[in-house]
Amino acid sequence: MTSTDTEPKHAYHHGDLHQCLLKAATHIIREAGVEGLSMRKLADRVGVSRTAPYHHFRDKQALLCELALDGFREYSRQVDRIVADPNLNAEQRLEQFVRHYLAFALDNPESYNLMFGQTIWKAGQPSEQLRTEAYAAFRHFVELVKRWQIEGVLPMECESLRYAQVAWSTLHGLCRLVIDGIYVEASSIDAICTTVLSLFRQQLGASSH
Amino acid sequence: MTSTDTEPKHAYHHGDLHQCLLKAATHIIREAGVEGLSMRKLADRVGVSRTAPYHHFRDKQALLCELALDGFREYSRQVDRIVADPNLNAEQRLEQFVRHYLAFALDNPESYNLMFGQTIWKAGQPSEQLRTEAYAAFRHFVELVKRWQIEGVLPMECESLRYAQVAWSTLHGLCRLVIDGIYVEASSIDAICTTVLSLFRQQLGASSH
DNA sequence: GGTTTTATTTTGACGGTGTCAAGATGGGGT
DNA sequence: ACCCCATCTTGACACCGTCAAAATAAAACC
Repeated sequence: MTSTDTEPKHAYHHGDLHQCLLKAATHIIREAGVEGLSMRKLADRVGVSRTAPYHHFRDKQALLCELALDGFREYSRQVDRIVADPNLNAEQRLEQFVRHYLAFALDNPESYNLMFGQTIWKAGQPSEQLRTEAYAAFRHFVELVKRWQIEGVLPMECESLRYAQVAWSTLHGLCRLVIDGIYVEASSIDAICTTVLSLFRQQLGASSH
Repeated sequence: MTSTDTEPKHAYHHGDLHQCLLKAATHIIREAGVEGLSMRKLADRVGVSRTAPYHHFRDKQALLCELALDGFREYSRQVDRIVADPNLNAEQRLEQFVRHYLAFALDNPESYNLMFGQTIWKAGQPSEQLRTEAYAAFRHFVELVKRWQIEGVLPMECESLRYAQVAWSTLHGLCRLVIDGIYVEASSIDAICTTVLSLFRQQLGASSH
């Protein structure tokens, strides 16, 4: 409505502070982790007063929710790229999904924390939008599982939803262990992914007499 | 040396503040979660000044480490009870382990968070003692896996360590998803455990032609 | 028993946090 | 030119973790 040219929205005093804050927050988190992000430092970084951000985000949680939302959008984009790749067969798509899930989490651990960590989900409740996006990501995974079952690369005997819950648990748990530095070193994730895939496809005990 | 009677240790002004602080901290966490625990409130609760705890714990992290240590000790006790139970065969022990792992995490989510969460492992580094205890718990699990493999309830084809890493990932991820309220509801964990066990034992695709 | 040493605790302070209430500011619509 | 209202700032409050130095009390020694 009020836009003059390429400006996406209102540009009163600053010029789309909202987006600018999100961008700065991303930078700070990339440099110092989520723990290193404070509303005051964020405001400082952008060059506004400490409480200016509160006119664009109800509170810190709301800001983090939007960052998590960005994470989910990037995640979806990456998954879509794999699913839509015509050069891959079912088995390869499954493998690529597993390896990319790990890679995504390990490449952007802070983003992954926001998307699936307690910071947002446990204490403060996630925004409706975030909840929707996150649930959509899982539903999409259930659909993928269903397709993989039909295509014969995952066992048919298990209900897709159940299987998806268990498989996601495995992937999520592995990411958490690696990111947090418990029990699993980052150097062995490639080999572990292979084992995970064998487990998923039920091909571990194939040679039993 | 200096003990007079049943007093476990020095009882200068207060009488073993160290232990008293740990106890109070446990209570606070049980009531308000780890986020609800502050050194100042803790001191208040016990009736000492704000900085008194700092003569018994280097900092807040050190206190949390000891709490996590308590958690590991309780965990080990529960696992030992299952492993030592003479009424259970190998298969039952495996099932009991899985179900008790979940139950332990869901019954004491705050303790589980301390034991395996980022609070201690990511940012602040865990105490040497905690690292040792945590690693011992995992090594014990690897031994259990090895035994289950020999006893024929887990597939032999996978190296015990690898298998243990993947299996622990599944259990840990499932706990995280349930505790944090993402994707998996607490009401369905019984059924999910069953699926997890089938997956672990590679009995999902048993009926393939 | 009196004195010194040592362990324990307190008071005060510093810099940091999230966020609320009230006032200043300045561009857009009339 | 005016007013309105979105935007931003200033000030304040209640927390937080933790350090330095002083105060206190118990233990150890002569």
